[in-house]
Amino acid sequence: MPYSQLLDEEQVELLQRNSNVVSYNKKDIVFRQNTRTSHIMLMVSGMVKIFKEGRNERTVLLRIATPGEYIGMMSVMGDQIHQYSASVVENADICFIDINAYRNVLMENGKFSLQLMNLISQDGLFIFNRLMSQTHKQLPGRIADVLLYFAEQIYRQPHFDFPLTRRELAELAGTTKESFIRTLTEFKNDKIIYLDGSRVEIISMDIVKTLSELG
Amino acid sequence: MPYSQLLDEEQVELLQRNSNVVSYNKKDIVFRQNTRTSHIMLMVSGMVKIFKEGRNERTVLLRIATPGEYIGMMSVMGDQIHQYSASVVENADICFIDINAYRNVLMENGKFSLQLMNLISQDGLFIFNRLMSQTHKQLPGRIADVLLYFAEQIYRQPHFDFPLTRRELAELAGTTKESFIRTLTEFKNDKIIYLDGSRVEIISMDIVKTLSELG
DNA sequence: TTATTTGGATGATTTATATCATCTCTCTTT
DNA sequence: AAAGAGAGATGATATAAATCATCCAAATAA
Repeated sequence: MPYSQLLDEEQVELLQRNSNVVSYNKKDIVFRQNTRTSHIMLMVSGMVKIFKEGRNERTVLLRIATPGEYIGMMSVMGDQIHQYSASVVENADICFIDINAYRNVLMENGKFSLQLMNLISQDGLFIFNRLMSQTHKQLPGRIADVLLYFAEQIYRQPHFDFPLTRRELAELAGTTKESFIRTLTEFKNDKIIYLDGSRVEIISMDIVKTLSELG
Repeated sequence: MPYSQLLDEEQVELLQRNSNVVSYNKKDIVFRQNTRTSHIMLMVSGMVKIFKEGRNERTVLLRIATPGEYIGMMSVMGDQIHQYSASVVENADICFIDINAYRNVLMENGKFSLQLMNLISQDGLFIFNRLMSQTHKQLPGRIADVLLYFAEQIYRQPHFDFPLTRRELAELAGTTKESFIRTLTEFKNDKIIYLDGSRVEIISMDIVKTLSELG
C-alpha cells in the first residue's frame, strides 16, 4: 500500500492499522453527495467516476479517478459533507483510512502535510479548468477536451476504448448525449479520429489540440 | 495583523518579520495569470476581484476577495504558476508573506497546517459551486446567484451598491453585459428587486432564492 | 471647452445546441 | 424465446442567449 514516500515506518504502520481495503463492482456507489464524510479514500485499483447530481436530473461528471488518487479529499478536508458522488466504472479496490489516524499523521509530519496541500490544490485547479472548459468553450472544443482527457491523463496513448457510455461522456463534456454523438461523428467524418463503438483513435492530435485551444 | 489564532508568539513574529503590506489603488493589477507565484497574499482591507482571462477576449470573474481572505493560495500551493489574475475593485492593502517563512511555520505547526488545508478545500468547493452555477443554470438562476452572492457573502444585507460594472457583473454570472442587464431589468419590472444604477435592494428574497434553486 | 471613450439600456437578428421524435441493435430480464 | 429496457444514431424543430446595432448619458481626455 503506497501511502507516501514522506512517511516514516511508524507512521505507515499507524495508517495501516487504521486502514482497510474494500472491493467494489462496476456501477456500485462508493459515496453519495450530501452524506457525511467518514474516511480518507485512496484508489488502489480500478476506475471510479466523480460526479455531481443536479436537482433537475442533470448530472455533471467531474473527473475519473485512477489508482493512487484520493477521492472525496476536498470534501473531507473542506466541510465534512460530500459535495459530489462517486460510483465505480471499472471494478475497484479502495483503501479506507480512518480520518483521525490520518489527521494525526498530518499533524506530526509537516512535509506530508504540505504534500497533501499541494495535491488538494492541484485537484482544485484541475476540476476548475475542466469546469471552465464546460462553461466557456463551445461543443467542438469541449468534445476535444474529453478526447484529450482520456488520451493524455487517463490512458496516456492516442488510442483507447471509452470506459463510459455516450450519455456519461456527454456529462463529462457538459452537453447532451445527442450533441455529443453528433459532434463525435463529425470528428470521425472529418478524419480527425477513427471511431468504432467505444474504440477511438486520435488520428490528428494537432487538430484536436487546436479545437481544444480555440474553444 | 491577524494571521491565525493557532500560531504561537514566535511564529507570529517570524511571519511578521517576513511580511510587508502593500497598498493598491482601484484597477491596479495585483498579479497576472501565468506568472510565477512569489508570496502568500492576505487581504488586509479593500476588495479585489479574481478572474480568469480567456484567449478569445472572454474573461470569467471567479470571486471577490475581502479582508481576511488569502488570494492566489491555491496556485501558490498547487503548481507555483498563477492560474488566474487579481485586480483591485476597491483600494486595498494586501499583506505579502514570504513563502518560505510561511512554509516553515506550516511545517512546524500541524494545526495551522490543517486549518489552511480546510481553507483551501472550502475555497475549492466554493469556486467549484460557482462554476457549476454558471455551467448548468440558465440566466435567471445565474443572475439570482450573483444577487445572493453580494447579499449573503459580501455585504451580508439585502441592500447594497454593486461595486462592479454591468460588464463585470456579467462576467461573474457567466453571460454577456446585454443579457445581464436585460434579466436584471426583468427582475426590476417583476418587483423582485429595487434597482437604480448600482443601487440594489432585494425586495423578495424568497423569489430570488427560488430562482437560484430552480436554475 | 469640445471631443472621445466608457457604461448603461433596448430592440432586432442569428446561432448554437437542447429538445423531441424515431429507429435499430444489443443486452437484460422474465 | 419473448418482451422490455438501455445504448447508439440521426433528422426535424424549438429556444435561450449571444451577437449586432443604436442611442443616451456620464466620465475622461485633449
